Amino acid sequence: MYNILIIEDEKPISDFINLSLRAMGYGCEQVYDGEEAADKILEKRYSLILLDIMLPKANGFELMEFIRPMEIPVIFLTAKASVQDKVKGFKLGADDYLTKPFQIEELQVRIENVLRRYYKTDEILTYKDISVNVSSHKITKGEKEIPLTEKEFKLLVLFISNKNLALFREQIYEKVWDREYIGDSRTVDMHIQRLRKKLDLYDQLVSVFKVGYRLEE
Amino acid sequence: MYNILIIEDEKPISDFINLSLRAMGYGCEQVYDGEEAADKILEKRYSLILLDIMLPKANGFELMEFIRPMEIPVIFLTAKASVQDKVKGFKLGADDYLTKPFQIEELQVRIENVLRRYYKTDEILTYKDISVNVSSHKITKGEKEIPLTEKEFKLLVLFISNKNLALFREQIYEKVWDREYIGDSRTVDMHIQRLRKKLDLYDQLVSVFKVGYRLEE
DNA sequence: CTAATTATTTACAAAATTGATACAAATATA
DNA sequence: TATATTTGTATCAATTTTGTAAATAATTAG
Repeated sequence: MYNILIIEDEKPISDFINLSLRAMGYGCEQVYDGEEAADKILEKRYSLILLDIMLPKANGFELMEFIRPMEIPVIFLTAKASVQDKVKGFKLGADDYLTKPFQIEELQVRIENVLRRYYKTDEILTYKDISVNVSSHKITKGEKEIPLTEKEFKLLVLFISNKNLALFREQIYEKVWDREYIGDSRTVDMHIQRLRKKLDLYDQLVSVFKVGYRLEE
Repeated sequence: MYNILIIEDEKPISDFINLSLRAMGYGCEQVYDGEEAADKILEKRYSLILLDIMLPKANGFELMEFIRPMEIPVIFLTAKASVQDKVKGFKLGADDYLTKPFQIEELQVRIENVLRRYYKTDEILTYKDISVNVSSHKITKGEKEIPLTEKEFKLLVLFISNKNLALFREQIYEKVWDREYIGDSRTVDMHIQRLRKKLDLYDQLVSVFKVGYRLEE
């Protein structure tokens, strides 16, 4: 999970960013001036810093010099739009630059880009010779790529993340279908079938009578 | 042992939850407003938080933001049932959501689910060379895995959890079959039989004349 | 010790669950 | 819009589990 530090003195803007990023699944913290920022950065390793240029007690450029040696990616956030500023920012090691006001979607895209560039973490789950690239939704068994449908994919991820656990149909349904399970439906069973068939998991993805299914190590 | 913090300003409800959860074996503490809650959370690491949305001195959503970085699972408890609220809750990191009024049984189920998801502790019971992995529903005796049916499984769990206690047929029936015992049926006996056979418990799982059965240490 | 009661064993049929197949509805894609 | 893909349901077969009945064995109380 990524942790983002928001350094921005205008509270409404900061709060707005905070909420939006949290909604996207990022962990966020907010600070409102340069000193607080420095403290926070020393105390914890952030994945990314969003940095406003105009700040009380140390401006963004100064802070940038402070951050740079730590090799944390930084996106500048500012009302200043001059080319000189941009150049200065990039020279100091900024990874991106966003001019206020901006659409939150744009910020999201930039964050994702920066994080991908920086961390290149394709989350990959594996089970025996099956590997699941969660980010790209690609599944391979051995060398071969096996296309899975959405539900099959979610099922597989669920089971691999819960190896050896007997999962109740109810749990499965609520996780994969994301809504309440109203007893007695064969839907889960059917999809288990299909998953077994596509990945030849007949002996591994076993039924637990009266309970549900389990993926065996 | 799990510790649950109940953040709920309506004392009767809070007390009721407290009593019920204690009866289920959880450790519980109660606070009645946001500030108290924050203090408690800072002071001690809870396993799970039950959080009412409408609170004096900081509402549940605010509190949620405070809790989230600590990665403590949260179940929202509220009279508010709007979809927006639910979405908001989940986005802020709630693990589940329960709308008042609710059955205590439902709360129990949700708590168990969340705790299992979060702590993924394989609950393992043992008796001599038999081990019962409750999470995966697997039973081994020595090195060998012994498949049990659901009723047998429940029976075994019941007896291991009540070693050396003579259990009345009635009790057994009501625990395992989850419905009222209407006198004189050989059903329990039959299943005891099958369990004995599968796990070779003839000398340990003994009959108590006129009463029921007991698993001896 | 013996009759009466209670538990165990065996056998079997009923009930419930899961697997397989086929198909229609819903959804996505060209 | 037409086409393909995905998804959910219905159906039936296969399997497993479960409950009961009847016969047998064991235990208890008198």
